Amino acid sequence: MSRSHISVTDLVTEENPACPVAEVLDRVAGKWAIGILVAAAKGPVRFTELERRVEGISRRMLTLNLRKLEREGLLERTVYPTVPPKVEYTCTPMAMELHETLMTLVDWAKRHSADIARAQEAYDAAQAADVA
Amino acid sequence: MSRSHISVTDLVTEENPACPVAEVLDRVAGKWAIGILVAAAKGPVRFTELERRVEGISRRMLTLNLRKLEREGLLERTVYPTVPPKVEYTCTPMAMELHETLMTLVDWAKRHSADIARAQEAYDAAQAADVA
DNA sequence: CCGTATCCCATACGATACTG
DNA sequence: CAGTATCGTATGGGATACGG
Repeated sequence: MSRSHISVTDLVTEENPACPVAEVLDRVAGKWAIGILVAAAKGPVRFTELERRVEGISRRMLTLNLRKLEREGLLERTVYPTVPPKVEYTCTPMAMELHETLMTLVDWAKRHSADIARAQEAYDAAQAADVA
Repeated sequence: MSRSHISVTDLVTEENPACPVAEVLDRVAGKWAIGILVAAAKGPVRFTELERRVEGISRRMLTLNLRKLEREGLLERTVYPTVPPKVEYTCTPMAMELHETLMTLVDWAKRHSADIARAQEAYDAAQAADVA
């Protein structure tokens, strides 16, 4: 995430060369961001509940990603000073704007996961044939 | 990309526990994939042209990502055995289905990049205040 | 023109253990 | 409950040089 390079969107923003849109996309494009955002879209969610919903994520990675998303203004973190502590995460309106797009992405992945698996097999088979 | 964990979509596919949708999303979610796909959506593109359009990408990373996307069945690679060699990359129909969603994502990033920058500043300022 | 090969660093990530 | 700390590995990615 160094500031020294721009990646995606100079394609789209040719009038503004230093536009940081690429960085923004890089964030959403992390391994866990989409899962967390989708899991938090239905309403306030507690830390442990997120840990359950985003399957496979470690406690550490969940924390790091939550902090990052909060810093970007995509999640709001609310601490209730009770014992035991209670912390809730909520999508901001900005993040909610993204929700439909994210779901479309997930839906596309679902529809094509079999195609992709077949494509990979075919590709690998072709490679193996070239070696021989 | 180990096969041992599932991440995103158990949220969505609770009837199919071993669904590899998460992996698929992980691919699209890489640092360069979106940029490459968008750049290739307008028609057949040559290697060098991609190198120019996806600003900041190294030759190595472009090659690796092109191979990955080809293997997944998102790009088709056509070699013309001329001298000098000519290679064209084209989005498959499956990838084209994704194009609108990708553009929506890019558009969202453009609309909110300033908001995000401000959110980050505010967050950092709050952190600094907590230390003091 | 379209790559590959090598080296090396930064960071993402997981596992485990500890705490207010 | 909701984290933090520390450690170790794996992968991503840049720089450079070379090749068909």
